Amino acid sequence: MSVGRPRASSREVLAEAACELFLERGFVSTSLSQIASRAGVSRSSFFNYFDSKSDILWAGFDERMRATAAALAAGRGVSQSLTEFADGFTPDGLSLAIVHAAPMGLEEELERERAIRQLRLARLIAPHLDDAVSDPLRSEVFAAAHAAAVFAAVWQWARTGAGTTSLPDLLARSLLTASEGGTTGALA
Amino acid sequence: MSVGRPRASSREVLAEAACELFLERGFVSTSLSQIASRAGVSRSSFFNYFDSKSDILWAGFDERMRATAAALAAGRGVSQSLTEFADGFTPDGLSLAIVHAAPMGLEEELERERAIRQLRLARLIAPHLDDAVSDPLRSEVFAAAHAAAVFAAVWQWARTGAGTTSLPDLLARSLLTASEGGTTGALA
DNA sequence: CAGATAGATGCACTGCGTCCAACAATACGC
DNA sequence: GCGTATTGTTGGACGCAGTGCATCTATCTG
Repeated sequence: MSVGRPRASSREVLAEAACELFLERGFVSTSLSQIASRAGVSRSSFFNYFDSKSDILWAGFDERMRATAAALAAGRGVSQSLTEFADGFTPDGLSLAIVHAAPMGLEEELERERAIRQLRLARLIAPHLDDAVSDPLRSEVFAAAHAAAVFAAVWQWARTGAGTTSLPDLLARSLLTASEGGTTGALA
Repeated sequence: MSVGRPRASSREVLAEAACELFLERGFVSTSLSQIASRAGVSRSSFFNYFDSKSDILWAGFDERMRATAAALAAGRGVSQSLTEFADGFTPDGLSLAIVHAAPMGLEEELERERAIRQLRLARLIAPHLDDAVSDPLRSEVFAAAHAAAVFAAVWQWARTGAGTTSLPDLLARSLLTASEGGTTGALA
């Protein structure tokens, strides 16, 4: 068995307490002390479970993204790695946050944290595109398109009810757009 | 003339003091008090010039982006508005920060703030793309590509020496990639 | 000179995130 | 059983960003 003192709580409990409070008082008006208190631990212990307040929502997502980074580094292709990203995706605190962003006062917060991760994903993708060496500018643009496709799919998937739609299908559709390009004339 | 007490300092003075300190001690280790102190004003007054620490670097950029938002809202086209964005771009604190990001300890900070603005720009662009209504997912991906093109161009422009290269040219090149698409097969 | 206006300053306050020293609960070897 | 290593918990202190406010100061205008 594991040695040492057992954990007094869990990420799930903390996250649930946090989401309740976000719905009641909004994200910004909810302090870490309140979250920890409702979950039955001290504020100090909160940081044994999450690195920051926003990590409550993104912990699961970040774990999947680390896996995707590993897949890319392992030499599996871009579309393959991104498809794997979507495959086991399960509705968690993040999808709940996306759906109830407004009543939770999460609009800004979600935007910020999404932006960071979307750019990070693009940076992960770029080196694994075909023309990465020949034209860095070009690969940067394409990588951004792919990353945006992933996030757009996740958002749509969350909003249309996490169980109804198939995330892999949505992602396949938006990835197609990303790799196919605007030959039909997307510019206004 | 303008009425009321005249300003004791200016954005330029504050920004210069801040950049000095960033080079000396790094971004995170520099406090607002230190910046204000070196510029000869109080910490409280700092907020009369900038809204936050990171705004020191982005104030000029943000102003241009507001202009771009207005151009888009006014019905000028996407490529037109983005070209205008690049046209009068002048090397300021941001380009200095991009070049000396590492010694300034700005890598993370720049990444974060860029990500936010890149996504914001994409959101501004998306509604003005041709297929915005017919296929929102598609326009979101394209908008992200265009926004990435802008930022990639600005970054490259800053790195290659702000005076040497022409930002409009760089932008034109990367925008071409964004609208042309990956018919040559960008996926690995 | 008497407002009116706009900025400067100091101060208190909240809240995040970090650090640390002391304490508590578990597993394991003996 | 008992000590010990390990792991987690807790409280407290700290620095700093950002906000709010009451007060003071410098300028312009009539």
